Amino acid sequence: MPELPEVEVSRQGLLPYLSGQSIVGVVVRTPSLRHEIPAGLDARLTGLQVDGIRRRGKYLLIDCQSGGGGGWLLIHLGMSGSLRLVPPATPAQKHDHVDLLFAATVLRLRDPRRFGALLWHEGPDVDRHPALAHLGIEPLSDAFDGNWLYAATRQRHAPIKPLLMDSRLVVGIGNIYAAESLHLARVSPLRAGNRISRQRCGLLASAIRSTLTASIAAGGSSVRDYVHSDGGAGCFQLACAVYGRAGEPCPVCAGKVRVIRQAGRSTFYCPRCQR
DNA sequence: CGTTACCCCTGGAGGC
DNA sequence: TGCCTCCAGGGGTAAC
Repeated sequence: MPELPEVEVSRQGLLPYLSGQSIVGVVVRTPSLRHEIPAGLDARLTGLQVDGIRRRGKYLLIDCQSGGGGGWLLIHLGMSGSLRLVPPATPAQKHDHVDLLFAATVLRLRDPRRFGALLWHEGPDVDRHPALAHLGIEPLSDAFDGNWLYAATRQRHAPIKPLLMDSRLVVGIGNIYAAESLHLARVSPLRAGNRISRQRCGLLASAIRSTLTASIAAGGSSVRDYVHSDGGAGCFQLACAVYGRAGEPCPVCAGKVRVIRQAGRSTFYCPRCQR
């Protein structure tokens, strides 16, 4: 479920509750997520303080420098992960795999499909962690614009849609926002990367930026003590133009929205106005 | 090297 | 009601 906006909304929602708080314990009920959760987390994290929370792509990075022997907790929500803040001693339900215990609250990771991950990086330089080292540009950074996208796609023959979802190129754009951004920019998901003009790369880059930004704004307003990544934010609040709307009329041109398969994923688009 | 296929896992929807 | 198939917001790896 979570793409960049959902992770960013989670970050913003958690920050005021966890910043400056000390970890008093860790409970791992299910170590077998995408990557095995490292053993001995409880001993390693207890006593550390949360100094801040960053985001890199779809990874949430919890800064636990203070307290000696510090590092970073990396959380990825996969397809079905979500984070909640619950009162201490709240009984765990099915698929509640990890609790990070604080004095006044519990950060609880739930992930039915277990495609998510919880990793620990010793030391300050989290960007050198193997999971982050090869990630591409942040789509909300100043450096991400039409010129960047144009240069980055010149040698790429693959269709633009799977390229947008390639985190080694650009991070955070998942299946929903790839489809919605391409529709907003009126670029066909089938068009080869190197066959998009500089001007249309500009349109696409700003479409990506505005789609993500609008989704963050829509999700951010609803976050309090419940941080949800399971459809609360993003498309389900803003209503998608094409995603999940096969057969329905395109809101721009009234053409019929089509669904095709690209690199194993569903792609929704309007063949009439997306070229 | 770039690109695609397959796989990890559970649950919900829909057909029979 | 149950059983079956297909599908799902991600990404790591293997193979072409």
